[in-house]
Amino acid sequence: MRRTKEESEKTREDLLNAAVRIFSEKGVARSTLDEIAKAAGVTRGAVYWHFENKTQIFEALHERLHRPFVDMILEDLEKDHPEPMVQLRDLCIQIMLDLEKDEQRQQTLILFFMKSDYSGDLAPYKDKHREKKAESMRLFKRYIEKAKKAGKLNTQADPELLTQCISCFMKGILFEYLDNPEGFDIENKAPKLINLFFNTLELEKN
Amino acid sequence: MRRTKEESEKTREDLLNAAVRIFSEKGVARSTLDEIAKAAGVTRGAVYWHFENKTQIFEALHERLHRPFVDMILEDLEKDHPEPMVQLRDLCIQIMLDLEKDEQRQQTLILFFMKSDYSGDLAPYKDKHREKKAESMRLFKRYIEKAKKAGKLNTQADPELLTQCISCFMKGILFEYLDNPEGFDIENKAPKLINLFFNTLELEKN
DNA sequence: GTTTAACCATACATTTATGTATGTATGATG
DNA sequence: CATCATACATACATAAATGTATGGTTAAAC
Repeated sequence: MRRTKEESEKTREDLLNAAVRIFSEKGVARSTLDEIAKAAGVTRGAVYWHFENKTQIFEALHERLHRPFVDMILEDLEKDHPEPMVQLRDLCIQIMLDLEKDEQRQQTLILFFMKSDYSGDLAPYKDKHREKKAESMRLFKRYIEKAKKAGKLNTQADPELLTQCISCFMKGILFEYLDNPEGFDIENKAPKLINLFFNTLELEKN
Repeated sequence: MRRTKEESEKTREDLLNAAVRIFSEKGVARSTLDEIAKAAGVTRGAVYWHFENKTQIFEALHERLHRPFVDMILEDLEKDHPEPMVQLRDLCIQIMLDLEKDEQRQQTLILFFMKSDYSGDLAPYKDKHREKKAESMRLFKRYIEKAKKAGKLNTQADPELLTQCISCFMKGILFEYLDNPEGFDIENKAPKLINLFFNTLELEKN
C-alpha cells in the first residue's frame, strides 16, 4: 500500500523512535530488525527500504543525539555572560534537568554509553563518535578559557585539566542517573551535586 | 584426552581469562562461545563442561571483579587513619593507579560498564549487580561518616550526598579512562583530578 | 589391573536473524 | 488515465550460533 511522502517520513521517524527504545533496552546486538519493525507497526520490508541495515539506523540515531546538543552549547556560548563559570555551572544543571523530561534522549544516551559494543559493523563508528565527543569537550573548554581571560580564574589554573574534571563529573552523574533513573532523584540531586562541585573551581580564584 | 585436576582448573581459568578479553572487546552478545573456546586453546566442549552457558561465564566474571575490590576497602577501613577524608582520597588515587597495571581488571570493568546489555538471559543479573555496587557505595560512605564523627567535616555536611558526589566523580574518571586508555594519562591526571576534587570537600570543614 | 568417570572433542539438529528477491497496491506524474 | 516508481509486505535462501548427544582418552579409585 503505497503511502504519501509525509506518511513515509513518519514511518522513518517511527522506526528511529522504535529503534532507540529497543536498542537502549536490549543493546544493539540483541535487537532484531523484526522487533524494531513491529514496534514501529511495520515489517522488515519497511526497515530495509529506509535503511541499509541495522548499522545505518545506529548511525542515524547518533546524529539525532549529538547535533542538538552541540547547537545548544554554541547558542549559549554566544551570550556574553559576566561570569563564565557560573554560566557553565548553570548550563550543566540545565542539561541534567532537561534530560529528566526527555525520555528519548535518556534512552539514546543509554544506548551509546552503555549498550554499544562498537564491534563488528559498528567498529568504524567508535573513532567517529569519539571525535564528536571531543568536539563538545572543546566547547566546554571555551567557557573556562573565557573565564580565565576575564580574570575570573587563578592564573595557574589549567583549562585542559578543569575541562576534563568537569567532563568526568558530569559523565559520572549521567551514568549514575541512567543506570537507575527511578532511584536517582536528579531534579533534586543534580543541582546540589553540581553546585557542590563548582565550589571547588571557585577556590581557584584565590 | 582426560586431564589432571590441576590441568582442568587451568582450562577453567583460561576460559575465564579468554572470556574477559572477548567480552570486553565485542560485548557479551556478539561474543561466541566458539571464539572464547578457541582463544583459550580448547573447543566448545570444554566450555559446556565447565559452564552451563554464556550467562554463567558472565556471572563468574562479576564475582572475580567485585570480591577483591570489597576486600581491599574493608581492609583499608580497618586502619585507624587520623584523617578519614585524606585516607579516602588516597584510596581513590590508589584505585586508579592500580588499575593502570591490571589489564584484566580494566577489561572486566569495560565489560560490565560499557558492554553489558543486561537483557535476555542477563536481565536477572542487573539488579543483583546493582546491589553489589550499592554495597561498595556503603563502604565509601563509612569513610565520610568516620570523618564527620571525628569532627573533620562540617556538621551540616550530608554524608549521603558526599558519597554520591565522590562516586559520580570516580565513575566519570573511570569511564573517560576506559573509553580511551591510551589517550588518558591516568598516572598523571588521576591524582591531579582527585586532589582538585577533594579540595571541595575540605571546604566543608569551615 | 580393571573399572569408572572426569575431561574434553566431534558431530549433528535446531533455532534465529539476516539479506535478498519478489509480489503488490497505490500515490504521483505526464 | 495510463504507467511508473514508491513504499512497503511476504517468502525464501543462507549463515551462524546454540544446545545436546555421543565418542574417545586417560587420570584416578578400588
